[in-house]
Formats: sequence, C-alpha cells, structure tokens
Amino acid sequence: MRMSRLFSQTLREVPSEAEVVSHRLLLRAGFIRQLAAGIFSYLPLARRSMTKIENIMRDKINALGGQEMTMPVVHPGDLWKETGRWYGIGSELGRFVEKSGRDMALAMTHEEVVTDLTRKEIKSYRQLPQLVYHIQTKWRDDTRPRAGLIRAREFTMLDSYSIDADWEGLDKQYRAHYQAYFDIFNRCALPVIAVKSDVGMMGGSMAHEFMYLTQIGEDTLVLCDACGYSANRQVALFRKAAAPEEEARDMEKVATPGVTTIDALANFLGVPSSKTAKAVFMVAKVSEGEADREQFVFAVVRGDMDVNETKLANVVKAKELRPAHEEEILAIGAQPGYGSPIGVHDALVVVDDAAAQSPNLVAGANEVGYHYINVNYGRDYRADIVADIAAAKVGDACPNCGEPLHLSGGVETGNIFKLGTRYSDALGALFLDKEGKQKAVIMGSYGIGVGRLLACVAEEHNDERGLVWPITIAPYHVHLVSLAKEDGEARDAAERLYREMQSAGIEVLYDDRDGTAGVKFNDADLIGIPLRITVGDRSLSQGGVEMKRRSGSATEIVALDDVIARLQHEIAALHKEIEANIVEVRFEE
RNA sequence: CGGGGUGUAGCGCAGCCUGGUAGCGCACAUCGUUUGGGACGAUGGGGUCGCAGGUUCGAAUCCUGCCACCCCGACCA
Repeated sequence: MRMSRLFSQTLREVPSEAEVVSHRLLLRAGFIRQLAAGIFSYLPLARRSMTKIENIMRDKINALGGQEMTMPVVHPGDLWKETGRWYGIGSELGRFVEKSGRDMALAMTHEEVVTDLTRKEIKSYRQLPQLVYHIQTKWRDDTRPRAGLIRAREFTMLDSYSIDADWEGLDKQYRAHYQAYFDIFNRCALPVIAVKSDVGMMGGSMAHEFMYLTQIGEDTLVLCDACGYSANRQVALFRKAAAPEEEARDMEKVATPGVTTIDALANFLGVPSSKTAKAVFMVAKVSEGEADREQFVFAVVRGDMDVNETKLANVVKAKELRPAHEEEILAIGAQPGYGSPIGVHDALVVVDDAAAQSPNLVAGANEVGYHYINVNYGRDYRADIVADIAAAKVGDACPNCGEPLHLSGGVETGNIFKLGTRYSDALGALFLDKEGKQKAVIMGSYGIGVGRLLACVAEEHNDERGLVWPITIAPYHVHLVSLAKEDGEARDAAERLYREMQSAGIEVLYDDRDGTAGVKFNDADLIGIPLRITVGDRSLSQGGVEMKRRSGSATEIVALDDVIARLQHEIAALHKEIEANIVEVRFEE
C-alpha cells in the first residue's frame, strides 16, 4: 500500500475525547474513528489487523472441529421471549418494532438463534457433538461506554457454541476452548489469565473469564500468588477465620447513642468489628414470568466483612439489586443505623455463613440509640437463606492454600460458559439418544471480542512514540520509508524494493509521500509496523538500505539485493519470538 | 440514572465575564526555497459558533429548554 493513497491520516494532536492510551494511539495512528458513543468505524489499518486476529481465531476454532457460519444481527423478539431474556435483560438489549408491529431485538449474543437452529437441524445423537461459530457484530446498549474500543456498544465478537449429547462431551469442548483461547491470546501477544467468574445473564453452571491485567480494567480480580487461585471478585471465595468457640450468653439491650457505623460501634463497646453484625438493606427485582416483583432483602454479614452484591443477587435469584430507601427499611420494622434481623417482617433474610457461625455478636436493636449484645443466630433471629455472601478483600486468606490474596484490575477479553441445558430446555432443542429417549442437548458458549482484543494489544504494546504491533496482527509487516527527494537513484531503489516485497508476499506499507524525514519517521513510529526499511541517498551511500525493528533501536545496513531475504528472515524470527512465549496452560477446575 | 465537565473550521484551542456579525496553531490547496527525527516564506479554501426558542436596534457572547460527547459513580459480557 502506498501511503500517498492511504485513506486515513495520522493526527498530530489527540482528539480531546480520548483518555486511555490505546484509544489515543488508535485514533492518532488512523486506525479508528468514533461515530457516536461506543460506535466506531474501523479504518483500513484496523481492518487489516482485525482480519488477522479473526484468522487466528478461525485457525484455532477450526482445529477444534468448529464450523464457521453467520447468524443474523436482527432477531425476532419472540425468540428472546421464549428463553425469557426479553424480560430478564433490561435496556442493554436493543429493541425496535418492525413496520408490521412485531417486536425485534438486536443481537447482543446468539444463544437464542443457535439453539433455534439446533432444534431444527439436530435430531439424533449421531449428529453430535457439534461446534459452530461465527464472527459477528453485537449490539449492547451499555449505559456507559468508555475507553474507546475497550468498552464499545457495537462490537465484533467471535462466538462459538458447542452442542453435546452428554456432560462429558461438554467438559471436553469446554477444556478444548480453554486451551484454544490461551493460544489465540498468546498468538496476539496479549498476556491473559483465566479466572473463575459469575455466569451473569448467560446462565449455566460454570464460567471462566480471560483477563488482561491492567490498571484501566474495570473488573476486579482476586489472585493468590502462592497457589495461582484466581477469580473475579464477583465470585471469589476466601477462607473466613473461624469465630472463637464461646457459650451463648444472654442477649442484652445496651444504649449506644449516636453510634450508627460498625467502626463507631466497635469503638464504643471496645470489641473487634468481627464481633458485630452488619445489616445491609437491598431491594431485589425478581422475575415472575413476564412481570417483575420487588423483594426486600435483609443481608447480614459480620462487621469485618462487606456484602458481595453479585453473590447476594445470585442466592436470592435477583435480576437487579438496589439499595433500599429509608421508608422501605422502616416499613419492614428495621431502623437504619441500628438495624438487625431481630423482629423484622416482610423481608427475605440472608445471613452470611460466617455471621451465622459467630456467637455473641453485637447487632442493632431496630431502635434509635440501642444495640443488642450477645446476639446468636438461631436463638435470637432466623434466616431464609444462609450462604456465602461476603466479598473477598486484600489480605483475606486464599480458599485453597490460606495465603493472603491480593487484587488487580482486569479487562475481560474473552469468556467461556457451560450453558448446560439452559437454552435447549427453554427452546426445546431435543435429540434422540441411543435408546431412543428424547433429551435436551447440552451446550456451551465461548466468546472473544475482536475490537477489545485489538485495543488490549495496543494498550500492552506501545511506547512514547506510538504503537508497537506484534508481527502476528500488525497491519503490515514492513514500513518502507523513502526519503527520495526527487526522481533518481533513491526513488528507483524504493520503487524497486516495493515491487519486490509485494511479489515476495511481504506485506508492505510504502511511504512514497513528499515530506520530510521527521514526519515520515514519526508516522512510522506512531503506526507501529514491526519492521522499518529506510531508503535514502545516505543509506545508499552506505551500501544499501537501513533496517530497524520498531521494538528496538538497533539499525543495520542491508545491501539492496539482500533486502528481501533479510526481511523474510526477520519476519520469521519475529513470529518465532511470539511462538516461544506460548506456555502450556493447565485447566483449573 | 445521579454528580462533574465540554460543545466555536478535519484536529487542538482563544474569544463569552463586560453583546457590535469570528480568530490562532496544526492539517489542507498553489508557488518558491528546503529535505535523515514533526522545515520556511507567500497566497488561498474551509465555520448557519451543538440545536430550538427568547431578550435586544444588534447574540458565539445574556436567559430558557433540549441534544451530543467526555470523566466519576450506579450498571453491565
């Protein structure tokens, strides 16, 4: 490609809307342009890189036996009503009405459509297992898109769907994806870790997320350096210190004027916060068929812990959870600041297992200015649910090995879900097994965001001058910079090299523009193509052209006749360096 | 959805407080001089000042409403 003909231009100044480095550089280098919040055009340079990413994905999923297809972006609302997600998902699902008056949905994911296809195509165990995939546009009307391609509303995603006759088959395909996904990220030179995660709106029984660790990440991960335990904070477990064994003492009301926080309470009574019970008031939205119902949720954790809202939402089967208003709290017989489950009514009481096992806690008296001491679960209050609803925090003990946990930010670049029969049951995707018995197919779904992956690679591989693409997904292999002033020896050499590279299959971006060396070098650094060849009178007088890697500072003079062979060697070497970094992963159950 | 901020040429910004019909840098076009790390000079093209009302002889500027975009939070794969 001649740069004089390239559609996009580099920007000297950063558009003011861009804050994170990948967004800034992708804009400045002319890879992307924003049309609206979270909606982007992918210009020719980005398109080339994304095509390379997609081809890496195709390689890896094809190797698992995947069959590529394309499912639509516009879906009938009825299909989403059949699985209940039309009602279960809020404004994030794009909806519109056809001219005939029929409800339609924009694809935010494709479980409905692939399961609908499955129920029509798959009749017998003889057709199973199956693995189908596509690379397709999704629309998720995120309330707050941000950070360029990291969190867009319209984006392209690889998603594959496994269909099996039995659970062993699902396990096998799930593990295969676990490995294949690491391979994909490794080939793109993006370091990721896999963490256990919440199943969220997908439903199902097990999920892992592939996380790129970075400050700008919006997810919080809980990690153990000692044994490698890793989980999204939403589901992270931790070992809770057992409460000391004590005889239950008599409950007693004590005056605690003006003491409304756990810290103040522990201070006032001279007890550790682990000897107190913290009350958290939430209101859950629970789906009941097509309607939603609000349910007051009274959560209790020990004072030294916080409620994990995802865990809580899961145990109460809530689609949404919000803090309760003061009037709602008073209405169930509780008192903000002095709340406890003792004597409340019309509330779903959820008690964390550690709080339930801790004797003689301090808890509110549901009366302004008073607390109870020596409150004991079972004797003084009851629960509808006892479960782990506490959030892991820095320094908590690892659930596997007991060593202290730490936290990190992460961007979710991919995820894998064991869907089980969540969708096949809902849509009746049934097959006949060997015995002629009708069964629901067992499914898994697996996804990677293409644009987000591109942005994460840009976030990981850059320096103060611009992007530094790994060879595997760089838009071109070689940036050929001509410093020829006018027609002459240097121009002829550059033109000749450009033709030779093209016929040798070397992908080359040729800077044939008029302009100064500074402008061209700066653009080359900004765009970040891995290899740079510079042709000018000076290099010719030194015996040829100058070759330089974008990632390093060393330059080498290469004779004109050797350039193609040297480049082929360098390109192969760069590929080899990426392959060398690929590590064997083990599947963490 | 709550809090904060910003909308003036493709990009970055000034002008707004104190109303008088728009300016700077970069980019773009032409010519000349330059040419190995963002050159110089000259000339030129490009803006219904986010949109709609209002106040006024007169609005980028003052008032009201709306919209868009960004950041923080809530939310979310």
